[in-house]
Amino acid sequence: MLRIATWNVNSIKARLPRVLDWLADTGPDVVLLQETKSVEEAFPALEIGDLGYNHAVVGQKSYNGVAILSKHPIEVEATSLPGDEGDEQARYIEAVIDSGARPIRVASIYLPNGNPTDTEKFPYKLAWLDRLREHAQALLGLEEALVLGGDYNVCPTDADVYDPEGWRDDALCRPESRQRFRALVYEGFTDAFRAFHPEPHLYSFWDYQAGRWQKDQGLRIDHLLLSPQAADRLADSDIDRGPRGKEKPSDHTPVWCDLED
DNA sequence: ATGCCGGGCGAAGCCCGA
Repeated sequence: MLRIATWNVNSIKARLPRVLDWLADTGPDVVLLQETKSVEEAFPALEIGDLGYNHAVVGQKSYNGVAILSKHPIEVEATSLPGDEGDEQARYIEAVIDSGARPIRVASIYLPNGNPTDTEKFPYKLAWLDRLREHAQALLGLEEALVLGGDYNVCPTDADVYDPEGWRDDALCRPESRQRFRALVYEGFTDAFRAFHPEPHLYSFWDYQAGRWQKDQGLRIDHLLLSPQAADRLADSDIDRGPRGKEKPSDHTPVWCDLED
């Protein structure tokens, strides 16, 4: 079995004890990290290596940042999302994991938030979603096992947010965002978590403010999208709420899926 | 209506996130 997890850690430096504990306790084979907020030189490679993980990083000072951790060798295939040479934000890394007989392609994705929606941030998000769909379409053409995982900053339906009315005009819930996410999924992906959990109001993010975690008022915005070749191997998937309840947590918690070998 | 909380940066208070 191959376990692949995605986790927006909100700073790898601030979260390092939580991340190391979680890796040691749960031991996923591949981890897709977002919002590392660290340049590559400052990435805690030694501590993570001591737990048996290789790593590949796309870093940026202060903001964004994505990484892939893997117990198996990592062959980096892309360090930015194709389609906009001028986009210098560290939001995408793609690699092939050599996990024995059947390699798997993964990407760690940190999609732009898009708020406030009356600024250039919103069209940037929508364009990024369009670029992701274009690239994903090309990747599907490879007919490989592929997992596009990360913080999509898209809450796909009203069942994925505690207060749909209150969030109606937010960039995470706006119809323009949801339409593009649907178009991406409809290219042929499986939402791994939803394949096992049809029930509403299960979340991967809870705001630090206003006691959202204590009241379980969150959003499901972290997703693992599987190509048909990966979905054929899908054995299980869930949200691991454990890290969100610990000391000094990230505001996101890990989402994982298990693929048969 | 805005801030709530929390991280980065850098050494106070602003920017940013979702």
